Amino acid sequence: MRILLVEDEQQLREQLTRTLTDAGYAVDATADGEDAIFMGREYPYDLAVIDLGLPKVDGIEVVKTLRKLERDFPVLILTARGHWQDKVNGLESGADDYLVKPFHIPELLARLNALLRRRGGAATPVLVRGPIEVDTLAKTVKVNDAPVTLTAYEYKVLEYLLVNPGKVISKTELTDHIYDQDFDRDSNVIEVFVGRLRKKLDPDASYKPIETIRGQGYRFSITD
Amino acid sequence: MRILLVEDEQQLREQLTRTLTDAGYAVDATADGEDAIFMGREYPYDLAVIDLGLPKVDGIEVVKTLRKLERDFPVLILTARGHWQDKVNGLESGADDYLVKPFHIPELLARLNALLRRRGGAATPVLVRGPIEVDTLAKTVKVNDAPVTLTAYEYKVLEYLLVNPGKVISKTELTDHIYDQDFDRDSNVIEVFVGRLRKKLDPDASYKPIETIRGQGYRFSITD
DNA sequence: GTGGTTGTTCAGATTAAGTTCAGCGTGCCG
DNA sequence: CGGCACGCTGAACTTAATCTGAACAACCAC
Repeated sequence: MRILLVEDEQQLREQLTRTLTDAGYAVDATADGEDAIFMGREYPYDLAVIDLGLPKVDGIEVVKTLRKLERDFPVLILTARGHWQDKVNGLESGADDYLVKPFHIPELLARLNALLRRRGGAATPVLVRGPIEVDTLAKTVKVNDAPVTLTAYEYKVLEYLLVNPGKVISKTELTDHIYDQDFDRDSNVIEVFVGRLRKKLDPDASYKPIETIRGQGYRFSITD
Repeated sequence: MRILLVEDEQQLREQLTRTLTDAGYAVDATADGEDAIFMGREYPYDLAVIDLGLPKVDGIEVVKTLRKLERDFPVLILTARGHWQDKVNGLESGADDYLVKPFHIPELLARLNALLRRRGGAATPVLVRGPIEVDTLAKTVKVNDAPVTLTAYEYKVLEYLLVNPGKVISKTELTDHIYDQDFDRDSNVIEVFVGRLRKKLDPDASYKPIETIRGQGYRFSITD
């Protein structure tokens, strides 16, 4: 899951970047509203966290512009204490949730999770697809109730496929959502991860959870 | 264990800070209700001690606000003798226990311990996890019934992991709960302590009580 | 002060994870 | 039936996280 973070206070920005990265997200951070619009237009984010109190371009403008561009990822806005008016404007201009500064980091994480879950159509943080069960909070995976250990990136690939079951996901889409900006095109990492995933999820190739659609990408099959 | 202390009388505040620090807690103290709300929102406390007779924002308000923010650490309120009405209001607004001023320090400590224990799901002050046994009152540790001497910080790390068995605890979470505010990020103290703990708890690496989950943190295994 | 203990930092070793690469297999098209 | 492009896979390689031993610093007790 890839997140756009727009926050002008350097310290908070860095702290949030660290926390979100720790939490397993790919993060692109910027202090500037114009950058934010550019990036939101250019890259396929799964979510954005936007501070309303930006210096040049107002945060509200950023949200509005993104919405006009039909970027429909969820947006969470941050407002300063006392500026509750902003929050109303923010929600009206297309944000999905807000948080008043100062806030408690775990609370932010909880809300992000809620937004991401809601979008994926899942009410619970646990995705179950056939014998495969993914706890998106604990980031653990079970197959036929037996726990399976995945590395960080193996997990990210699986989660993304699982959130879009039955849909064909191109390798490009996967890298876009799993890595942040600078990533070497023409690498076959994804192929390698998918290979390793298949081996771990389905050692004797009986169930074949991940199909290959030649020339297009991968698809997680929804045989329930 | 990290405690938020809110008390306006300077002398008492300082004395309590000292006592609680001595008792092995990380303490953040403030005299001011607004600060208290800010801090309670910002940092992950394990418990709060709040005097109801504060000058600006009333202690009750602090408790209420924290509860509204879903901060669910236990709260112990301090009330002046004669103001028993306060105590009732306090408990109603979400406090867990109260103490009438003046009080004896040991009694405060006893109640804090009781609250912390209750929350950790332990009825007794002794945590037993496999061959490891921790007396949270005496702050002593035994492995296979043989006493083991830990330093203060080694103990804190162990206790925190032990209160959350099976859960992955990031290094950040550990430092947050073990140190008070200003702590140097990018230090490897935690790694050092975990290393020393492992050596003391399991010298010949047979039992491996503390697993490391690369990129995420540590986990105390629950193999009973 | 002196000596010992505890907490912290540092640098190098170690290990796991991520990435690249090269060779092989397979489906697709003529 | 080739030839080609694409995808797969095992192994080698690179990078990054964690571990560890030792040195240093702060603190406390005597």
